[in-house]
Amino acid sequence: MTGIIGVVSSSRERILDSFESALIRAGERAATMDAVAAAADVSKGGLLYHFPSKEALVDGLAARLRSLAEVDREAMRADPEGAARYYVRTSIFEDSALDRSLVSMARLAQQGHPTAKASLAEIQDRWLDALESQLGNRTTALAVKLLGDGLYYDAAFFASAGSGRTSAGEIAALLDVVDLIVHAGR
Amino acid sequence: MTGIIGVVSSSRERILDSFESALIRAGERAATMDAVAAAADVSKGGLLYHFPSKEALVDGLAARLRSLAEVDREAMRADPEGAARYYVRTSIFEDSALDRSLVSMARLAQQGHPTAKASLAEIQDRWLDALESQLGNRTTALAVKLLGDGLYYDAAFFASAGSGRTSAGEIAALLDVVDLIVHAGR
DNA sequence: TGTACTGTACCGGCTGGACGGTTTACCTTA
DNA sequence: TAAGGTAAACCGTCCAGCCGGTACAGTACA
Repeated sequence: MTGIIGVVSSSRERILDSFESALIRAGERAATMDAVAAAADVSKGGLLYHFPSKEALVDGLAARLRSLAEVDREAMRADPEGAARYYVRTSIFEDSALDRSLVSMARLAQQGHPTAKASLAEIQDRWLDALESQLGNRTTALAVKLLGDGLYYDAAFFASAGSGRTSAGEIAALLDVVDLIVHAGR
Repeated sequence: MTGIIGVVSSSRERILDSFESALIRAGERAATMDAVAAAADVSKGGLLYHFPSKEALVDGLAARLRSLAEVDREAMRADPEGAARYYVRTSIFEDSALDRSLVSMARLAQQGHPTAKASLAEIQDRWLDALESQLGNRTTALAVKLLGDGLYYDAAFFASAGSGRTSAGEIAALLDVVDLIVHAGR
């Protein structure tokens, strides 16, 4: 099956998407090879053709995450409102491609998966460096990053548990706090 | 076996401790009934005597966490440096009893465990309320809490991955930022 | 005697992975 | 242009092993 009318998404990408979905919705334990294959509308053999092992699946996700994070850092650098506001603003889980990859990887890291841990640690460091280089202050960069991280993790944890946890109004108010921190750090 | 020289800890508590350790060190998947029993130096039958199912084990952990969190909130209210500083200061993962219970529960929540999710959500809300009631400002409370949460989650994720991630000096600097936020919010 | 276990044996269900086959797309060659 | 060939992409099934949980007979101690 190479697609009916144009190859919208390759099997490989669809498998990765399904892997992410399973991880996000129900955690690592539910993201079994069978479940991923079924969700991607591919047989188990087909899945194993593209990713010969579960570790390969994680590697595939790590590669995808790395490239998405790189794009995001570039967008952060170029954002007219500044990197700090950008980071916090985009720390609300919005189900973007990056969000999904990031949360998926976090789920794996929580299970002690070494590849996932290393992948996340690397990305976190680069984000902090990017913030620091624009804000010109390590502490300010750290404070902004932690604030965004708190927001992000809370959302990732409690997605579909408590209702919408952080409202738009609260975010706007938080961005004022960010301005305050950034201003003071200059 | 009721202890060799004095019953320092009951089997029940030791089982809960082992459950936490397994969750923290290697994630939910590694925290099997067999592994927990072995680590607690109790037979599987003995474990099932105290906790008839894995769900019961989670319930036991939730109860422990609830009481530890309550004690902590009281300490936060009474802290001479104020609740905000207290919250951020104690957000560095230090392997305290509360830290261990909290991270354990977070691991379970990440796997989509409903009891764990509900337990954490409740505790988070209470912490935020406690901060708000002392700081007198929802946004300030939220900003402080998110900053602490970011710190906490980063530590919980990358414990034993990157070296010591946040230094004492950085924490001191962050506490200045906290003062800034709290002051501005008044 | 009851409480708090130990130890062993067992079971159904699920998991990652191996493996042998099959379909599909495209490329040669006459 | 029809026949033949090849390799990538995929299917479906089987298996060893692990997991949570059951069952139960025995034991140490207060």
